[in-house]
Amino acid sequence: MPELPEVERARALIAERALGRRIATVDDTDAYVTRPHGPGEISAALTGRELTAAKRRGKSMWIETDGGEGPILGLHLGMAGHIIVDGHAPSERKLGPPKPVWDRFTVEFEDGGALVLRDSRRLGRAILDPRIDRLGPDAAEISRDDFRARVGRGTAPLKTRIMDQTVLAGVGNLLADEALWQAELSPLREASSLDEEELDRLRVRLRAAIRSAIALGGVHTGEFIEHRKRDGHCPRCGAAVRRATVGGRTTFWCAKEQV
DNA sequence: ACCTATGTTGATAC
DNA sequence: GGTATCAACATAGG
Repeated sequence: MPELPEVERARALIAERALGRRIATVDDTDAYVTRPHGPGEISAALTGRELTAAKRRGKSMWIETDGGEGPILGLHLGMAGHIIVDGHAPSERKLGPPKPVWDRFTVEFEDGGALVLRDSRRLGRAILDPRIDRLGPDAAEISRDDFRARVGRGTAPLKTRIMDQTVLAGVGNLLADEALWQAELSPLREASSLDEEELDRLRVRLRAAIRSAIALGGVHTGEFIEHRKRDGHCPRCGAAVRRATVGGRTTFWCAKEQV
C-alpha cells in the first residue's frame, strides 16, 4: 500500500525512534533487496555510524548518518514494505502475522533495538546513497506554478501524468484515483488539455488528500477508495463507477462527474 | 488446482 | 523525449 502518506509515516517513525542511535550490525544478506550492492557492502559502510536525520521525497526516503558526513541509507517500501523500529510499526493498519523471512533488511543498534524493512513481496529496496535527483518535486510540497508547468503537458492520460515520479513524486494508484475524484477530473483527459483552473483545483485536492491520508493513517482512508471496486457507486452522486486500465493500472472513476 | 489480481519501479521498444 | 508494455517479487482470492 505504500504511497506518499505511508512513507511519510514511516519516515516520522524513524525520526522519532531511531535517530541518535549507533549501528552495531547490519543484515544486508538479501541480494535482491540490496541490489546492486554485494553482501556485506552496506554493512561495512554503516557499522559504527550514528543515524542523524530521516528525510523523504515522494515515496523514497533516506537516512543520513554522522551528521551528514557518513554514508546515506536509502529505503523504498515498494508495494508491500513496512518499517518496524524496536517492534513498533506506524500503526496505519493491521500487519498480518509476520514471518521471519519477510524481514529483508535489518539495522541493529548498539542498545539492542533494531530497524527492520519488513516486506512480504520483496519489492522494497535498501541501498547506499540513493539517487533522488531523478524524482520530480514532492507532491505535498509542489508550488502552484511548478504544478501547472509540469503536470499540464504531454499527450499521456492525466492519471498517467500525475503518477510519473519524474513529473511529481509520491502519487500512486489509489491516491491518483482519490485526487481525481475529489477534483472531478477524468483520468483519461489528455494532460495538456487542462486549463489553469483545473490544474490548480487538482493540486489543491491532491494536497488535501495527502494531508488527510497522513493524518488518518494511509491512502486507504480516502473517501472514494471504499467505492473503488466493481459495481461501486459514486459517494457524491450515486452514479455507477467505471473501471478501466489506464497507464497499465486498474482505474475507477465516476463517469458522470469526472469529465 | 488454476487463474487473476495487487499499493512500485525499471528496462525495453517504438 | 514521450509513451506503452512487460517483468521483477510474493501473496490473496475467486
